[in-house]
Amino acid sequence: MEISKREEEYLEAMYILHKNKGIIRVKDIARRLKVKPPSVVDALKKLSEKGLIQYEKYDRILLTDEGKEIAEKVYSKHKLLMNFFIEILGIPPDIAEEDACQFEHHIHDITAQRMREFAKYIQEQCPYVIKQFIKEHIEKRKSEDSSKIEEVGNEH
Amino acid sequence: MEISKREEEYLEAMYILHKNKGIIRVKDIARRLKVKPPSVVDALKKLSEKGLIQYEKYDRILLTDEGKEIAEKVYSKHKLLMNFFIEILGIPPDIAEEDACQFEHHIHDITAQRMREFAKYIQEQCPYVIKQFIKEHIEKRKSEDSSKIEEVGNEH
DNA sequence: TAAATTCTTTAGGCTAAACTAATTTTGGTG
DNA sequence: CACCAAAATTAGTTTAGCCTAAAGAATTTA
Repeated sequence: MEISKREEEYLEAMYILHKNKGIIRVKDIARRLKVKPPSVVDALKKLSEKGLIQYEKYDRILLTDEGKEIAEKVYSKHKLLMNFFIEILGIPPDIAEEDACQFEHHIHDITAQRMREFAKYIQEQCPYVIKQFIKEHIEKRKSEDSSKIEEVGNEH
Repeated sequence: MEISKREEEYLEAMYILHKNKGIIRVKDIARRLKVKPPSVVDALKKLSEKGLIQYEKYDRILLTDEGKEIAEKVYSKHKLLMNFFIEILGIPPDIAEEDACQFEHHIHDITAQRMREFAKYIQEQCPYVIKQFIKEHIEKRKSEDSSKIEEVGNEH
């Protein structure tokens, strides 16, 4: 069964909503993905047909095990990319977030895994060099910025 | 004027064809992007309307200055990503190529620039650590592999 | 140079993913 | 418990990007 990038995004959004507030609502998915509610409903129907979510109209929305598995895979790539961009490259969190949101759907497992290993390796082998690199490239960075890595944009 | 990711890919393909063989043909664009010729013609018309290429039917195809500028921007990101994936992370060239082809259209300029700086910095500050990381993660890598960074897939 | 082959283009159609406007359902409140 | 506002859904369009089949142009070759 084919699953598009966009469908992955819907699944990820639902996964995060479920994790954050327990309940998944059309309105909230729409806000996250910056689309209108009718577009969400279309997507829900397709995902439901594919067995990735459990959905009856006007009823609560839930990810199936299969849907959850896909969402988790995407989401773990998201977190790893955020970590790499912020802790290794020193990219501002809002930029990192946008890049991560795109890359997570395209990146090969090998590349993702290697980035994870690289971050670990380099931080163990030469933490000072990394620290220095970050320092040289970050003008102003608030102390709580790095907390953004775990956070998942509770929408404003 | 809005320019889509896909349009960027068309421009980049044409730029590379022009660079490699001087002449840009529908058939070759189609092969590069893995689409059929009619799809290419559709794209050419749109790009022409946007002033990014010079195109009259059955006539030669050329990038305009504006089109070339966009293509070069994308292509330079492609090369930088290839370098990063291969030389820093030790990703196999064929995988690196696929990831680069996706990322090049999404990555922020800041992130791209930072990756470039990071690669330079780390290779100067602790080349041995990088070498060691690569060594530990590469099983079999043919000696000519790294030449792939400059090459641009003269299609098989 | 005429025929054959290859390349390009047109015509017509399909799908994914989005939108607006209008309708239906739900859930909270007086 | 009836009403109302908010949320969800349906219906009907639009657009980008792709396709196949068929026609038209250009190039190669006998």
